Amino acid sequence: MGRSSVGNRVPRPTRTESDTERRVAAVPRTTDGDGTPVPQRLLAAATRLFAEQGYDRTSVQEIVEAAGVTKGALYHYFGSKDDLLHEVYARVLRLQQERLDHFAGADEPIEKRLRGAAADVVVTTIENLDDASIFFRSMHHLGPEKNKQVRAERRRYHERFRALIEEGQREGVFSTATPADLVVDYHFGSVHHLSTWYRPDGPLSPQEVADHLADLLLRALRP
Amino acid sequence: MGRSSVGNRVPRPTRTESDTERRVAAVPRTTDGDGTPVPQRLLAAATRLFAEQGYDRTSVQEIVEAAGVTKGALYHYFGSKDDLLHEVYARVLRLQQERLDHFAGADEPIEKRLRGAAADVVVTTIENLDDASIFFRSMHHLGPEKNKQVRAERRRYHERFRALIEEGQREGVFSTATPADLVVDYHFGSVHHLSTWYRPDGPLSPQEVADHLADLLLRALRP
Amino acid sequence: MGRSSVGNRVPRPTRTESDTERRVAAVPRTTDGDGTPVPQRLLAAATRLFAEQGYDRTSVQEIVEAAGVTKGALYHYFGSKDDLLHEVYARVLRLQQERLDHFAGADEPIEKRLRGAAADVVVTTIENLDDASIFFRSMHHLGPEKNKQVRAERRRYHERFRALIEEGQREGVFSTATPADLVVDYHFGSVHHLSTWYRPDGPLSPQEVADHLADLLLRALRP
Amino acid sequence: MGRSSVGNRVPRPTRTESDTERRVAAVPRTTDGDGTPVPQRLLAAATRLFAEQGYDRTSVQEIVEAAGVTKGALYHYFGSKDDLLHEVYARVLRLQQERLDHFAGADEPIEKRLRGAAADVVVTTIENLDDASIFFRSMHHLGPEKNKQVRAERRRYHERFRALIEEGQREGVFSTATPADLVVDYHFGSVHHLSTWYRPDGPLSPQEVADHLADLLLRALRP
DNA sequence: CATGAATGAGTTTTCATTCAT
DNA sequence: GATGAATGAAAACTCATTCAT
Repeated sequence: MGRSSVGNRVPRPTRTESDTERRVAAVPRTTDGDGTPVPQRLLAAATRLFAEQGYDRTSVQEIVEAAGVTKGALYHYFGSKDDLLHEVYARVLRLQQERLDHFAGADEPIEKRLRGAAADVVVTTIENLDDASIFFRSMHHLGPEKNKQVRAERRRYHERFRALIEEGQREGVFSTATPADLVVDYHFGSVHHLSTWYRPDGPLSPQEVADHLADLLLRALRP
Repeated sequence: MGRSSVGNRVPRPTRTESDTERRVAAVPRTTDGDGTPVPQRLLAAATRLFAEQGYDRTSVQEIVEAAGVTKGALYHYFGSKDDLLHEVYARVLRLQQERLDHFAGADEPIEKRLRGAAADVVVTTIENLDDASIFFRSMHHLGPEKNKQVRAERRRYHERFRALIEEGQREGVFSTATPADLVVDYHFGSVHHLSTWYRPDGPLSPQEVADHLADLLLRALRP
Repeated sequence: MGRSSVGNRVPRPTRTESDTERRVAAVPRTTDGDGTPVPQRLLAAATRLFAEQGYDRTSVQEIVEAAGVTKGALYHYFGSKDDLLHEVYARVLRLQQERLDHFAGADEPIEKRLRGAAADVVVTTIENLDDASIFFRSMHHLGPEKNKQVRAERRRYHERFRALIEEGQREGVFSTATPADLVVDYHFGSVHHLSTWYRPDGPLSPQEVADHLADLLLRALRP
Repeated sequence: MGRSSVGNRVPRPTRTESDTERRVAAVPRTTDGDGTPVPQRLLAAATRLFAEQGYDRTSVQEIVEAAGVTKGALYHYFGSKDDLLHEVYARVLRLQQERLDHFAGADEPIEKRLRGAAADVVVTTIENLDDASIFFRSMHHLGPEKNKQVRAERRRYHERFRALIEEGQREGVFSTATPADLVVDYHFGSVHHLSTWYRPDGPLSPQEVADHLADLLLRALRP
C-alpha cells in the first residue's frame, strides 16, 4: 500500500502474455538484486521517478540505474521511454475500469452504487498517488497515437460514471439541476486534485477522505 | 476572452520597480514588430507555449522566435526560463487574490459572497485557461525557492476562501458535515480540472459553467 | 621526449577501477582512426590544447574534433571538462611522486639524493612541458573539491622534498641560513618557470638545464 | 598596503594624458561613490577580479558592477576587455623597470646592487600580489600584438637584470659556473612562484622573504 | 538476452560588444 | 559623456536511441 505499486501483470510487448502466465519459471530469470523480474522493476522505478520529477525531467539513465539494470535491458522490454509511460497508464486505467464496473454493476440502489464508486475511486487514487500524479500531469507527454488511445479509455470511464448519475436523475433521486457531464467533471476534478494536497501523514485516512468527498457529491445531487 | 492575457506590468529583475512606476514613459520604447514592448511579448509567447506544450517541452528558442526577439533579449529581461514561468504565476496569483478579496469583502450575506467568489474564480480561470493549465501542471518545475514563494501565496488564497466557508458554518447556513478545508479542495479540484475539459466552442458559456459549479458547491453545503 | 604523453590508464568515472585492472582486454576496443583507445585520444588532445591555449580558451568542441570523436563520447568517459583537467593532473602527480620517492629513497649520501631529485624533476618537467604548463597555469580552474585533492597531493610532494633538505641540514652538510620550506619554494619556482622560457630547440639539453639548476640549488645550500 | 594598488596615472587611451595631470578639476567629475575617478575605479576592480578569478572567468558585467559604473562607461575609457588587461601589465612593467633601474644604477659594489634589486623585486611583487598573479597567469590572454609588446618590455627587464650578474661574473665576484641567463630565470622563477604560496598572514614579512631569496641567489653565485 | 560505447541533435545560458538615445 | 537594450555567436552539457559484440 506504498506510494506506488506496479501490478502483477508483466507487460511484454514483444511476446504474447498467455504462455508466461502459467509456468512460473517462464518469467525471465534475470532478477538480479531482489526476486522481482526486470520489466516490473523497470516499471516500478519509472513510476516512482516520473511521479517525483516528471516525465521530461527523468532520464532513461536514472530509470535503469534505479532498477539496477542497463539501458539495453530497458530497450529490450520496452520500445521507448514513451512506452514505459504508456504502460503506467494502461495499468491504472485497467484497474480503475475494473473497480468502477464492480461498483456500478452491484445489486444495490443507485444511491449506494454511486456513493460506492465515488468513494472507491478516491481510495484507490490515494493508494496509488504516484500513478495519479503521473496520470494528471504527464498525459500530454504521450505521442499523439497513444494519447488518443488513453483518452478513449478515459472517456469510456467517464461515460460509465455519468451513466450512473443519469440513472439516478431519471429515477428522481438525484437533482437534474446540473448536467450529469458537469457533475462527473466536478467530482473527478477533486479526485485529480488529491495528488496536490493529500499527504499520507495528514489527519485523514484515505477512507475518511473518500467518505467526505462521496458525501459532498451526493449532497450536491440531493433534489 | 482570449486564451491568455499578459498584464501591463514590466518585469525588471535587476531594478526595484518603484522608480519605473512613476514615469510611464520609462517602459522601453523598443517595440520592434508591433507596438507591444519586448518583455510583454516574451511573456505572452511563453504563456501560450507553456500551456500548449508544457514547460519542459518548450525551448527558449521557441519562445524567442515566437516573440520575434533574440535569446540575448530574453536573458536581458528575465534571469532564466524559470523566471519567465514565475512571472506567469505572479500575474495569475495577483489577479485571483484581488478578485477574491473583492467578492469576500462585499457587503452581502455569506451565501451570496461565497457563491460570487466561487463562480468568479471559474469565470476568470476559463478566461485565462492558458495560465490555468500552466499553473496546475507546471508548478513543480519551479526551483525550490520560487516554488516556496508561490505555495505561500497559494496558501493565503486557500485560507481566505476557507474563512468564507467557516463563516457560513458558524452562522449555521452551511453544513458542518465536511471540514472546510476539504470543501475548499473539493471546489478547487473542479477549477483546476477546467483546463482539462473546458472547450470555448462547447455548449456552455464560462458564466454558465461558473453558475453550475457554484451551485453544486452551495447545494453540497446545504445543512 | 614528445611534448605531452598520456598514460595507459583508462579513466572510467562510473565504475571502480579495480575490476578493469585485471583483464587487460577490458580496455574498450573502439579505436576508430588510429590504434589508440578513445579516452587516451581525448586526454592527449586535451593536454595539448590546454597547454597551447589555456583551459578556458579551449572548447570541448575543439577537444573532440582534435580527438576525432563526438561530444557524447567525451561525456561518456569524463564527467565534465573539469574532469579531463583533473586526469591530466592526476597523471603528472603520480609520475612525479613516484620519481621523487625513487631518488629520495636511494642508498646514497644526502647531497647526491637531493641533487638527483632536484635534477630529475627538471628533466621530467621539460619532457612533459605541456603537462607542466597546464599544471602551473590552470590549477585554479578546477572545482573546489578537486582543487583540494590536487593541493593535498601537491603538499605531500612538497613535504617529501623538504624532508630531504632538513635531513641535510641536520647532518650539517646544508646551511640552515634559510628555512627549508623557503628553499623548496625557491627551487620549485624555477621548475614552474621552465614552461615559460625553455624551448626544445634552444642551446641547452634538458639534462644540462637540470644539472645547472640542481647545481644552483646545492651551491645555495653550501654552509 | 593592500593586495592590489592601482597607480595614480590615469590611462586614457582616447585622450592625451599630459593636460589632465596639472589641473585637478580636469579629472572626469564622475566619481560617484568615493572620490576616485572612473578609469581608476575600473582598473582597480578589474585587477582584483582578474587576480581572483582569472581573466576569462571575469565578465565585463562583473567589472562594471564592482566599479559601480555601467558598461558604456567602461567602453568609453577602454577599447576592450583586452585593453584593460594590458593596462594592468603596463602599470606593473613600468613600476618594476623603474625600480630595477634605481637599484642597478646605484653607486655601490655589484654585490650590493644585485642583492638590492633581487630583494626589491620580491618585496614589490608581494606588495602587489594581485598584479603578479595576473601577470604570470594571464599573459597568454593578450592578443598577439599586445603580447609581443609586453614580451619585449619583459625581455628588456630580463636583460637589465642579467647584465648585473654578468658584471659580477666579469669582476670575479660571482661564479661563472652557470650561464647568467639561467641564473636570472632561476631567480625569477621563485618570484613568479610567490603568488602561489605567499600569504600575508604567514610567518614571514615581505622583507624577510626578500632577504632570504636574495641571500639564496647570492650564495648560489659565490665562486 | 544483455551490454555499454557512441551518436548527434538538442538544451539553457553567457558574454563582449554595439548603438540609438 | 553615459546609458542599457539588444545582438549573435559560442559555450558546456544532456539524452533518447542504436548497434556491434
